[in-house]
Amino acid sequence: MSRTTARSDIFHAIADPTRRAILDRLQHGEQPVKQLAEPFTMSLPAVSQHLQVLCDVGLVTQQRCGRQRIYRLNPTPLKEVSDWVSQYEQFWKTKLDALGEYLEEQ
Amino acid sequence: MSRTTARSDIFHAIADPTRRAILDRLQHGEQPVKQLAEPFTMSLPAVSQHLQVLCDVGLVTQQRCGRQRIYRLNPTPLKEVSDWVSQYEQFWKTKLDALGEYLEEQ
DNA sequence: ATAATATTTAAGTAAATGCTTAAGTATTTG
DNA sequence: CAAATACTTAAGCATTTACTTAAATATTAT
Repeated sequence: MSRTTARSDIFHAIADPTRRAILDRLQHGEQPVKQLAEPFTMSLPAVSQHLQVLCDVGLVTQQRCGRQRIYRLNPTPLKEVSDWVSQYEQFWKTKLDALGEYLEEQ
Repeated sequence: MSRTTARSDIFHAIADPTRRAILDRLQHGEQPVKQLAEPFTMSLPAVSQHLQVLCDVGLVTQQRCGRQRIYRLNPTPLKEVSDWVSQYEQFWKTKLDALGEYLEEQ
């Protein structure tokens, strides 16, 4: 990406499995970086960089607390994804409905 | 991506805006490549390569028809995205509900 | 003040991505 | 059969990505 778009694209942000895992973890509550990074095998800076990306698209907010940085989930930007995908959800549901009707007719 | 995962990830497939545009176009019906590529400024091979990626994750199916290749939308793999995102949808709805209750209390 | 802790920033790197042009491969038409 | 049409495959290239280690920053504890 980013010949046109850039660091502000939600679809890009959630494309990375590590970033999705971070978001999943944050569902259980806000956490400092060290704790967040715990299950990952990669280095701390790597996690920090992923958090930056999530921050850039607003999926995560930072709050300084002593020498820690507490990260908190903000799922609202995912609405864009939800809206986009639900377009197709309808599509595949009507497809399944059509299949159902077809099967009933037999 | 793809230090671990690869060409089989739906989240990766829909991360590219051109690919999403292709899917959006296919909602209006199956189309041959030339017709599909028409609104894009990039070359035909570029579009063909994007179609390959969509094919790999099953979002699109090919059907030869004379010298044309008809591409058709198959939205079902998007269910994975829908499921993942709906997890958060609930999250942000309860957040909004909580806000609503708080406002009512005032 | 010094050391320890928590985290980011910087610099570098290998791999992947999105594109391009040129060269195939089928199929169909003249 | 030769030329045209509709594509794909191949090769190459600039950018971007996801990492790494080393150095910097900020805060707290000794």
